Amino acid sequence: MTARIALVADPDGHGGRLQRLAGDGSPAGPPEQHHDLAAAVAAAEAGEQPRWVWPATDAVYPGLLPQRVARCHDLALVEPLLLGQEGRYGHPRSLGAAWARVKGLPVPEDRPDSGAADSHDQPSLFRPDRHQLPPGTDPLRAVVEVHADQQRRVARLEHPDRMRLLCAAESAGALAAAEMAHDGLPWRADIHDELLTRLLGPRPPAGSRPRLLGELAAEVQRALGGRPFNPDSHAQVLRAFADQGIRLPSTRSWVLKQVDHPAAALMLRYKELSRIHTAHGWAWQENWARGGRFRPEYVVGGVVSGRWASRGGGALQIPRMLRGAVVADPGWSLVVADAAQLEPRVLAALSGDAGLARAAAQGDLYEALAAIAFAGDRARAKLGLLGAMYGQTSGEVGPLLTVLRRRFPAAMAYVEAAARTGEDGGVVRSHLGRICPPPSAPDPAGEPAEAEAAAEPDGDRLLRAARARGRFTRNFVIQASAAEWALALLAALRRRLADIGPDATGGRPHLVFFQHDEVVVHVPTQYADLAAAAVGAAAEEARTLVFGATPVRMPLETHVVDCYADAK
DNA sequence: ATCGTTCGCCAC
DNA sequence: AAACGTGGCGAACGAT
Repeated sequence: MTARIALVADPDGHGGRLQRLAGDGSPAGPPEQHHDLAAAVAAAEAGEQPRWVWPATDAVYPGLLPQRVARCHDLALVEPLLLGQEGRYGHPRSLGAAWARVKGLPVPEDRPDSGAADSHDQPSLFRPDRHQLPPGTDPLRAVVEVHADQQRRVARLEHPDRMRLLCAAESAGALAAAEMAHDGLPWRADIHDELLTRLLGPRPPAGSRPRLLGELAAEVQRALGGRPFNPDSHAQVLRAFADQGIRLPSTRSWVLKQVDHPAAALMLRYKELSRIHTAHGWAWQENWARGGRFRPEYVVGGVVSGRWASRGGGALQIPRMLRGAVVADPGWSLVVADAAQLEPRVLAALSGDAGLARAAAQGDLYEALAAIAFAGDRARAKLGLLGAMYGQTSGEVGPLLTVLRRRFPAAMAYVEAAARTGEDGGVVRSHLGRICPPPSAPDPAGEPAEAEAAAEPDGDRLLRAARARGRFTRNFVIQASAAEWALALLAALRRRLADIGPDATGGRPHLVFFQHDEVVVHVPTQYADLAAAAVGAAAEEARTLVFGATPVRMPLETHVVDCYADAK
């Protein structure tokens, strides 16, 4: 078993304390004070490569980088997983909160920025304890005891091995997230600028509208009678169309697409370009992509399903139109790999449906599905299966579901059972044991707008809410289990990449992007094929680790490219 | 002025 | 005419 070492960083400076742990989590030695924590960590990494047990990766690890560690146990990420299993979803997760629960003390609420690195704008004596521990509590002792408590709680679960895997994967994800934030995604400002200039016109003074955008706005106004209005204002756009006798329910693009008037197409183009300008234009570049790297902050476990969220810069929404700016450094390449039809494959593995598994044993699941049940019509096969996973009922999906129910009864029963559990107010869990939020949790999913709800009879509102909840739980079991596979892939890949290189200049492949079912590795070109092979091996490892023996394949589409835009 | 909400688009 | 799941984000706009 991998050795474990508890670690806390000193609030200021570079020091910290370590303590070796026995297999049951009890101390296996005295606390050790180190003045150079990164050096102490480096020494252990050069040798036994322990699993570091620490309060929160996003608080500790950035201070250690560029020194990397192989594995960790992130107490603040594991705690919510266990709380969910214990019917205490959403309870505070900080070290101090976990300690308080162990000791029977009042439990402190999480701070909004808990986990994030402390600002050093005031002396440590006057800052509240960053771990939320009571005054005078030894944080190292708290780490040791909370960790031992978590180990005991894992052992009590129905599937402790699955939860151990989930905790390890979640923690490894936190390491990868911190490393990616540290390294950044290669971003060529000059190419970004060219793309923007071609689409919008030359860069305008800050705060004013680019030339082509302004011209487009003027064209829309002319097409709608010539009266000036702000195309960014929904209300004014609706009024301008109404003045031409066109009453629109909203300014959504799918609405505009069905309007037979020249102004509609212009408006659509304006909205498209305006979004590029406001969300990913020059201001974005200055804020987020300086020095040739885009440095977003990933929020591990930030989505209830276990997917990552991001904070700042919209890391998980880089428009396809701008991916040409993501270019490998000279002498380097990008390995871009994304899972093909991950979620239906996960459904096949989860449900054990023989027919769907047969389709998922193929390279193109939808093609195989179409051959089995839809007379070769791939589009309808895809539509139907996506509808089944998202809970869609409207439109042409209904008859497709009937076919799916007949041909893939186990798969359909699986998602429909999850939906029923949700509609009845229950909770569902992912394959490894992540629990979905209970209906009473703050920020409930799918609640209709207040005004709308108020105008609706209670019965209808409750029914609508129950159905929304059913769609949520139906999708949760798949999305959350898919996220587990992706996390396991990320962890395995990260470990495999560490064995490649370095080249003559010390360059090694490293992860630079992760988005739900897709990874990007930046790699010295001489190692690109090795890195690509590592991605494939990691995917296979993840499949076996998470789902065990299953005929379902989870293949990746892998491309070695210079530029992200060339990967699809 | 500042804050919170709504709309609507981006990604998967 | 969006009852298809998860999010982030920015402009407009109304409330304070």
